Amino acid sequence: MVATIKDVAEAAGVSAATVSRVLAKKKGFYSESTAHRVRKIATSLGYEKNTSAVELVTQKSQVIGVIISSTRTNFSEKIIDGIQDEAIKHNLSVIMLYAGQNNPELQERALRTLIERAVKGILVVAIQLTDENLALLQGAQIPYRFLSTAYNSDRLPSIASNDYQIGYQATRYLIKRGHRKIGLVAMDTTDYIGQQRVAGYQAAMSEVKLPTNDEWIKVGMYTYEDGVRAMKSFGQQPDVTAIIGASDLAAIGVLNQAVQFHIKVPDQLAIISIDGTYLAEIVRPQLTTVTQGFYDMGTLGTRMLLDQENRTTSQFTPIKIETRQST
Amino acid sequence: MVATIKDVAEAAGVSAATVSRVLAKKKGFYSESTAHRVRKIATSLGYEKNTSAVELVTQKSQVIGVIISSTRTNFSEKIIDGIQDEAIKHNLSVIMLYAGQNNPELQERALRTLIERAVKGILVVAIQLTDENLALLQGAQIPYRFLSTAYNSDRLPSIASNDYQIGYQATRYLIKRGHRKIGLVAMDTTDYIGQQRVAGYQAAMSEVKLPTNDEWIKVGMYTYEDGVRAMKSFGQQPDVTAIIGASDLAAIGVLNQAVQFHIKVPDQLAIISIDGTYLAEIVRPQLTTVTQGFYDMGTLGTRMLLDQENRTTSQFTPIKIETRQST
DNA sequence: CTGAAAGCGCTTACAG
DNA sequence: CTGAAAGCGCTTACAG
Repeated sequence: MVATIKDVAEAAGVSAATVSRVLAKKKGFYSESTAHRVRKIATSLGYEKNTSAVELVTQKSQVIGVIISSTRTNFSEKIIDGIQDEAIKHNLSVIMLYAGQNNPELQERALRTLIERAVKGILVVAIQLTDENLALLQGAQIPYRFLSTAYNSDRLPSIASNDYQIGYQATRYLIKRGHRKIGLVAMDTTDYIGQQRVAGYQAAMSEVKLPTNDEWIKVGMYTYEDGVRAMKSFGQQPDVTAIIGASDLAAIGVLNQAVQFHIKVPDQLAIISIDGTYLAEIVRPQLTTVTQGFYDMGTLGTRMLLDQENRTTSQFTPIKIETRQST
Repeated sequence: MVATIKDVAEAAGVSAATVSRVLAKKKGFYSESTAHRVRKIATSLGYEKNTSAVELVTQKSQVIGVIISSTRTNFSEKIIDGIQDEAIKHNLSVIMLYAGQNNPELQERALRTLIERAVKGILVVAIQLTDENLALLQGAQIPYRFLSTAYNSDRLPSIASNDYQIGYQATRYLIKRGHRKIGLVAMDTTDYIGQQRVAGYQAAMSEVKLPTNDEWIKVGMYTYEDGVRAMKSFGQQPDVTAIIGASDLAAIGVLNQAVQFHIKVPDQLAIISIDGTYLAEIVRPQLTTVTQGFYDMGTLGTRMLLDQENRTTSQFTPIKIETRQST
């Protein structure tokens, strides 16, 4: 049997209340000599607090829950780093649950696990919840926030990049470098993120009166394979002279297939990718990227979760373009 | 206020005991009509079970804890996928905690969080615990297992690759292809894994009477930068004709620096890397790898955690060499 | 500075 | 098929 507060109390010749106070470091409730004795005995008995009991009686927990997907792209890492660093500052534990990709059962399971534990807050990272699961989350009396998943609604608090700007800036960048026929690859246009990026792209093109062509937009799910497939579909003599990849991995897929076609990057084809993870730096040529502030999404999201005030306001983290060798 | 079992009981005109039984699906304790009514009311009240209370009274939890490090390499993903898939089969939740790299405080914090929650089992992924923290883990009455971290002790249950064999097989592979001067890069020889791989390397060399040279072994921490640094130190005219990278990232560092030096891979320099993650396939040339069974470590580790029997026996997951373009 | 007592929300023998 | 009651391990007003 594991030692309880009662065992410690008995061994120390004090009440359970006193043990509880000493171990919780409530000040002014006991003499230092009592405290010392209690601590020593607790250690020797191998006492470990029972968090279930504490949470039950205090009606709150020092835990924030993070729901992530098994990464089809690789940026979640940075977001998680940010969450972890910020959580530690506030003395919170982080528990992470996987929810797969578009898997309503897994989403619900992860949500319920967190709700049943009455965590302090829930961060949903790069996942689009189904309507039922969204309702479940909203119905729980728990603060929540979406990271890197902008819904088309101002009522859902999120921290993400401005995807319209991502599409716009990437396109502007290429236009300024002389490109007039620009492809857009592996974006999922069924979700808000993809739609916004396409809108930004089109705005940048039409702003300077450049025509666009549906053939230049190859949809996908942000994956490496989508990038390869898109480039194959552009063919050995692509109509476009520059391509925007929806993720670093997608852009690498484009790059590799282009090389396969003996197309020179960046001379014959420029590539810019969206995300700016370390992958962009380890491939050759290194990829020019629209870099997102993933780490900041993590820290900011965590901070706002704890902030009773502006709980509903959404926020964008800044993006920046990093020029490397692919443009 | 969140609805409790009592609220549901009252609204349904039954006792809390009955509500509890219905919601926990205990069979044979109630009529279907009662059950139906209870369920409907529970839903309409937005009742959610309080896991703290359940765990407190049942003295057990349906959760396994996973301690991981902020990845300096990228293989943990696959291990986690395996853990998740297996856990779901057993209807368990997984909570993951980050413990940084060689950070005793974070290790302890993660361990305590899990121990205080009395989780069903603890998996420690690719982390070398300090002696104190190891004692803490062993002192708790909780099954545990190390994944991808072999300690030099048969008393610690682990699931990992046979690192001696990794070193040996990688070296044999290169020797068979005619290489006689073989480098070993970015291995951390202060830990057991690195030591075993070096031992395997040396065994393979001396088995065929090949001399070795301390200059051929460049230690490191498995990182991309270690790979770059090692290759720089080999120089533009490396003494070796083949290099074994301690991780995919390290090997990519070697590769990129070699290309920088205008060294042709694989013609002038062969590279084989250890891990075999997707990174090996997205760089050009693609890397030949000693591929580890990370996913299986996850599933097997989870299964063994739950298995009351052979809890102390350690196990190796198979490795295989995948030939690609870098050799 | 210290303790007795109530109570957090649930489960489960026990008695019917 | 159903309920009253005890109890899981802790915290915290309340009383001294």
